[in-house]
Amino acid sequence: MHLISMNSKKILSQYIQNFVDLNEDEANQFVSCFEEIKVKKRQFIVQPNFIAHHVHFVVKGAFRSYVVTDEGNDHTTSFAIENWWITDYNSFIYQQPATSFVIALEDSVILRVHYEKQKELKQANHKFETFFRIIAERGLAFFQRRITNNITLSAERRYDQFMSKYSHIAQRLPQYALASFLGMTPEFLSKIRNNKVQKKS
Amino acid sequence: MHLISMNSKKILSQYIQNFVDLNEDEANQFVSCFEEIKVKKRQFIVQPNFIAHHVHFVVKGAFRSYVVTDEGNDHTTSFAIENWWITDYNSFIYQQPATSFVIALEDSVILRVHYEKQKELKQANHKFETFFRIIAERGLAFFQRRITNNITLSAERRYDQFMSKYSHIAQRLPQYALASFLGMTPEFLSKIRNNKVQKKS
DNA sequence: CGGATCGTTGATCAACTTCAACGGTCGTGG
DNA sequence: CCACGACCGTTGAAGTTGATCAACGATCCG
Repeated sequence: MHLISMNSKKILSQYIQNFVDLNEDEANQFVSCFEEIKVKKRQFIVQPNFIAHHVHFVVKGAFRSYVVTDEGNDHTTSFAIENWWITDYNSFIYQQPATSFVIALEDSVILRVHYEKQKELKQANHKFETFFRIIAERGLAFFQRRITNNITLSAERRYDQFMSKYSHIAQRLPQYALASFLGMTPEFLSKIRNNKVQKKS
Repeated sequence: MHLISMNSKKILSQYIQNFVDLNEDEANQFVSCFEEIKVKKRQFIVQPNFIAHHVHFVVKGAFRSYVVTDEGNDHTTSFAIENWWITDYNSFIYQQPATSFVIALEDSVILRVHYEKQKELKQANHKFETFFRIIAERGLAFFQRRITNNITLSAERRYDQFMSKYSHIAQRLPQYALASFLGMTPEFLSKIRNNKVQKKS
């Protein structure tokens, strides 16, 4: 079976070795539980009312996770680019229907692991369990920072903060996606940017 | 050594058994790594610029975690009551200086585990690792929901949502704490509540 | 070439904040 | 045990921030 290209295999192996120390057999076992999927721009990998059966590791490309309210407004909850994980965690962890979309912003390549496979991995080897624990903890810390920023800062300062940390990501995003991540309308984001240009000159 | 009262021991044991199946020795080993602390109302258990060395499990009482901006506004990031965990995760996980306060809202009793002790526990037994992984994952899902709510809902609907899920917590909170959790001023929260009373009659 | 999608701009409007003043309550020291 | 001050919630008026709506131009892709 060749579910995974050599390149993807290498990338995921290297990634996990940042967190736990695996021998070759272990690394192979870990990677073999993943499937490689090519995803076209605008294609969904998670949709509301369907259970998120997988966690997705981005080998190449970019994704956006968002929810749509009753009024039809969409709101970005997170992004993922190379070496990030993405899914609807609430759906995946509890295996309940998702409430959010996850959509590809570019043609992408992902490695995904099924809920049951991940469960097996966690049970099979203490190190794998450790790895997923670390990923979850880091996600937790990341979201706590995100909440803090969102509550404490004005729209303009949220934008500044994002650009100072993630301008490399911002370059790859359509502006409406960034706006909805930062919790403002595309129009207002446009005005903020315009203001900055004016101030500089 | 009697670091922990029988009551606290029983509560923590029962709690962890919800997630993993421990025999008596394991449960004892787990619990023995915790210290019981009595905390007075208004006392801090985490402070900015100090590293959060512990994760705290609330046996009895209530806590609030918040940050203070340069302008002096304070913003609540989370609460914890009985059977919840609280700390500055960003500080604890990376063992870096904290940016938030965690303060007791009532006279409370907590069980805390030191970073190094927790690390030992995780290494000692696969089940303990699993337990902490589950806690982290649930925290992650919780924060993702919280972000979604905060971005998508108006102030009044955030209040409604909170009350429908956590009115038992709201009863134990000062109103300014709830307001800053929901991302609005105490004055505005007061007006929302007043509006509702008027509508009912 | 033509339509859909995306970002921009300006005018108007709503949501929420800020500021200031007041009354109630709680805890602390005398 | 009372009195005082600090803290908390409330109310109203005025001010800001950011949303909404509508129209236009640019670009991308088929």
